[in-house]
Amino acid sequence: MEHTPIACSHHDHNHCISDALEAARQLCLGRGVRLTDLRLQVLELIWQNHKPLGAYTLMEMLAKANTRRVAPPTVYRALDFLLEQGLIHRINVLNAFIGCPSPTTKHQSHFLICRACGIAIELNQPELSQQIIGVARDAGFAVETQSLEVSGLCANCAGNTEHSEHRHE
Amino acid sequence: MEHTPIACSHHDHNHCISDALEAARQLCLGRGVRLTDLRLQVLELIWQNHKPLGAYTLMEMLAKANTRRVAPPTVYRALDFLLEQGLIHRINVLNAFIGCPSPTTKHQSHFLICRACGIAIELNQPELSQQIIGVARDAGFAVETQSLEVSGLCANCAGNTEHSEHRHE
DNA sequence: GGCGGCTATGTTACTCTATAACCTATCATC
DNA sequence: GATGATAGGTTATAGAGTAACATAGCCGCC
Repeated sequence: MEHTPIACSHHDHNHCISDALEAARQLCLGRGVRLTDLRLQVLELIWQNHKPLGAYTLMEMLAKANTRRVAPPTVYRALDFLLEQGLIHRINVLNAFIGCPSPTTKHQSHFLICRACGIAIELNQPELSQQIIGVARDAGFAVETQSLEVSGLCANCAGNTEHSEHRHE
Repeated sequence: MEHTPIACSHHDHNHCISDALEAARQLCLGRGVRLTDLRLQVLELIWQNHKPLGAYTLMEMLAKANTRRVAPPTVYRALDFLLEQGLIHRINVLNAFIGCPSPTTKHQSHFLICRACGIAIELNQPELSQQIIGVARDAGFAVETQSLEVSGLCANCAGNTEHSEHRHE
């Protein structure tokens, strides 16, 4: 267990999940939107995994967790809600979703994605956002959303380069 | 016409297509890889459009162009080849493909994508690439590929803001 | 309290995107 | 012209996402 990815290392995961869920509850309360059972459960599953999760994987997990068996539209609606509220991000390159650790502050979607262990590390780099906006403005382009998805090897997996490389030739 | 997006402004489109195709031929020749009829035709269709093009749209265009009717795997294999050679880029947020104007120089995939007219403008900002690599390194992350997809309004469409906004509200 | 409207979820069916697996044709070289 | 390698054809299916319509729960209000 010593090769746990950064974002997952040295933290009480249960605590981090319950924090995220509590923050979500407060945020929805404050905004007057309804964090229903289903939406909360989807958010919880996403946080439990701590890795980008596809909509269909999520469906299976829901089916296992309860006896509740949900169809695609149900999951996608929950995901849409969570996206709108900024509680999760979508990773386009993976067609997957991951929890946002700071849903209250408006920010862009910038991720480091490890091809070996699958973890997605969210960056918090306002200067980078600004630089991108600046580059766009030079081209006369008005930015609305940014999606930066950097693929490679995380610190842990890069540490085991030989093995990783062999596993993923 | 002064608000024409960079990538499309003031250029002889036929010339720009034939240039791209000729460059592709040379590049493949130099690398000893085969730019077959099919691959060339796919690349040509992509360049003719000058906007990100989905694989299935491409299939229809192929069916119309010739009597040749191809199945999905055929198109995807051609696209995979073109991607490997750096002749096209994939726009994840659109599930679509677009020609690369500078396939010979290794570079990352950075795009401005207009939600109104659908154009995708490729950025050429090595400093931005470097900054991203730096940020990643600070997190112990070894970058392999970058995908930056910025959505918003291009100069042209932003110029018609009132109309665009109404159309897309 | 029951009516009416609103929001959330359930259900069915379908579209779009992508790949697996296997088979055939073409090319390249000896 | 046999042989191996690469490219393309074919069938079927997996994976991702949405349209359209039905139902259920919630809220306010007269």
